[in-house]
Amino acid sequence: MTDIRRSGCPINLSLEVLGDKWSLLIIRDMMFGNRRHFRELLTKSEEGISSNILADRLKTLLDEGIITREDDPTHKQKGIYSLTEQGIELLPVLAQMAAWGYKYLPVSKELGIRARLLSEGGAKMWAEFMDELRESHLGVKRRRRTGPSVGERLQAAYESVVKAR
Amino acid sequence: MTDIRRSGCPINLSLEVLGDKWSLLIIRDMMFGNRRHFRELLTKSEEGISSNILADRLKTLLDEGIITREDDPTHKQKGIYSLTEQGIELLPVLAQMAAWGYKYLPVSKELGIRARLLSEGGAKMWAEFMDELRESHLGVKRRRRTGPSVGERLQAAYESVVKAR
DNA sequence: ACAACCAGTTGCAAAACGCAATCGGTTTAG
DNA sequence: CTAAACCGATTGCGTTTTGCAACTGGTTGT
Repeated sequence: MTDIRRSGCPINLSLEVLGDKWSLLIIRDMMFGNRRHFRELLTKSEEGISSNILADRLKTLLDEGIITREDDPTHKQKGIYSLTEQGIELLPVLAQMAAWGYKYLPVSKELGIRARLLSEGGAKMWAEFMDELRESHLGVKRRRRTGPSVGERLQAAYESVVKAR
Repeated sequence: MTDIRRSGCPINLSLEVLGDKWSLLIIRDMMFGNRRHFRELLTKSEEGISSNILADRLKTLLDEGIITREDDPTHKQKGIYSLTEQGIELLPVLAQMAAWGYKYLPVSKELGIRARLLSEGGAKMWAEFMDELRESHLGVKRRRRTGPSVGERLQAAYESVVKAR
């Protein structure tokens, strides 16, 4: 990974960390697909990342404080990757990117449904989803909610389209 | 540039177009720095892009319909690059990325001021700025406004910090 | 007519990427 | 107890992308 500092512009600095074809996809899978292990990220992603690239990006994301890694108590070799608050706050970036892609690029129906829901839900839904991520990744308790969570609603929408094929 | 289609996910498709270290910086300079010529983009950017990369990225952005190019009537060799509606609608992506970078990365004071203003201004300010871009890039007339434009306010804030050095 | 300027292009070396095979260790099934 | 499957990576290697510098053919200003 590059380690230069081309400029102190916030957009440039963000791109120096996340400006490649894989980093944000890994974060996407951790957020929306609940992938927490190396093997899950490796095999269950749509795009098929290779293991050396995945290892390299996870290392960078760790160094940058976007994710953390802890040992899985149920399996001596497994690590559990979690998003930090800094990582969770990338949700608005991903959401805007998803909304833009949904509007202008040839998105497949099944994979676009979540982007549409998230886009229509707006900042309020994003905040709620980020709270859910704080619970599942940071262990922050949140008060009981009635009805399905944002994560469940996104997942249900996705499955309803996939099954309809 | 790659031309493969790894998946139909909107985030992935967006990254296949914009997922590199330069494309969004070029769009940033067109949006916030009002750079409209090749030479301006080449020499007046903080980061120092090289001319072959710039030419390549401009070509891709043209192909993708994010920018357009027309001849400059005042100079037979100059081309004027403009953002399309699709390009203008990348503003929320850049704004979120700037906000995240401002919060978590070692942003310089002078270059961070615009990110702060834009972040604090929220979606309403973004919409207003996008309207200004529609006027300057698409020629869309908009009704008169009193007071300075968003673009002017961002520029003024930037200069006040730069001059204070 | 000459220097400066314009939008790129070319050649080449360095870095990043993508793929497949492999590693040492751990867990599970028989 | 043993063998197979699984685990998170690592290695080697060929391809692609990037970065740098020089350069091109043409235009503009003096």
